[in-house]
Amino acid sequence: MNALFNCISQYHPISIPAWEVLSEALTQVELPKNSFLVREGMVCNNLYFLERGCLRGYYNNQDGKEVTYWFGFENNFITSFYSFISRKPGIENIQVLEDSTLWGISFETLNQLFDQHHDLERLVRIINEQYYIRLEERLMAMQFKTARERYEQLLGTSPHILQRIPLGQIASYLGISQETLSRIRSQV
Amino acid sequence: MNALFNCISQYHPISIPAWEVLSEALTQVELPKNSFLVREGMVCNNLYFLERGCLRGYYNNQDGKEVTYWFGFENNFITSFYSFISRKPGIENIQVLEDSTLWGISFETLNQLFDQHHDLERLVRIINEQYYIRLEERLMAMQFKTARERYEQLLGTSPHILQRIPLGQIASYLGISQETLSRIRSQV
DNA sequence: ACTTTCTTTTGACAATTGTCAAAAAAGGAA
DNA sequence: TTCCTTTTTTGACAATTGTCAAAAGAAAGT
Repeated sequence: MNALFNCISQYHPISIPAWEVLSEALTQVELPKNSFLVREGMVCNNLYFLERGCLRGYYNNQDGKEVTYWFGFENNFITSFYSFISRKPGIENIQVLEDSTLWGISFETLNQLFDQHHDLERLVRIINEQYYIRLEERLMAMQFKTARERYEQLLGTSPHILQRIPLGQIASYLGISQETLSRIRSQV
Repeated sequence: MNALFNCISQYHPISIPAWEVLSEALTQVELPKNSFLVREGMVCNNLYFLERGCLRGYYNNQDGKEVTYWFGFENNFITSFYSFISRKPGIENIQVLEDSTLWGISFETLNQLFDQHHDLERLVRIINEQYYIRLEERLMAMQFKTARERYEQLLGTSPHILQRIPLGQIASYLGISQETLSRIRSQV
């Protein structure tokens, strides 16, 4: 739980009482490789903090292909965002790529904590904003950069991804075919 | 200001006192077509609500080309998000595409209001979340749909954009060249 | 070591999209 | 209207990326 505390503190330090109620509300979840945290069609009721391991979010498109649109690593917050926020079933699957340790809190509990501790709601607002900025950067790359540029950007910002994730999933994440990524990689 | 009140209420109804301090804190801004709300290199200190008119956010890429990455219409919240949140200069320009009426609030004032009215911070958290979901949808379209599919999706969700915005800017927004968009359009 | 399975690479070819240049069309100003 | 400017369309061609199929390589299990 230290990792979470440290992570939170980088976004917005919270009061000790707020941290106490939060840490009491968290449930530890251990999941083995290849299991699923979230399945399409269900409402995702929990927000998670990933302490150890790695995950990916993907969905199945019309052609029956898996489309990976994010990876989660240590110290990332994880949820099926659309479903968690809208309280509706989502199309997203969250798969465990390495044995993982997470800390979870339910939507209801989190919102109760927001009522009690303004602090916590501020923390979440700030975290949301930072994640929004990251998403914006990804969108800009997707909109105006070539496959090669997107790959090189990934190399620069998140080289660890390339060590830990199969090529096909990275290609999908970059919005290109596995073959194209393989060719780009051989030409660098 | 009614438009803002109605818009807010759809996200999260706030208390009357909260609305009162908020509406007192807002400054009306009128801008003519082709003027700029934000210029690259500056820190964007304000969050705006667009009551009337339309705007676009764009930046100049390495090749010196304008890259449009969003449009704002009536009842949208507008800011140079990265700059507003991080308090750093951004690369974004926000240009007025039609004579516009906006209501603005500064970063400092907004944060003071957050301290006084938990309600307002919740409202902003919720709005942020909804905007996050929209961005996620755009990213998914950009990642896995063809130019034609993205255009047709835009036709379905925001046909008004096509009436009000020059083709070149729409093409840039969709991440394709103007010529390609023109050809797609002639084939539908 | 030997299968078996999964992942990555390679080749051949097709489809999509971009670029450059010019023409056509539309919109504004005098 | 006429002129001028901006926007949109079209053509020809090139570059990028995708698809399908097969081979090569790596990892996991027995």
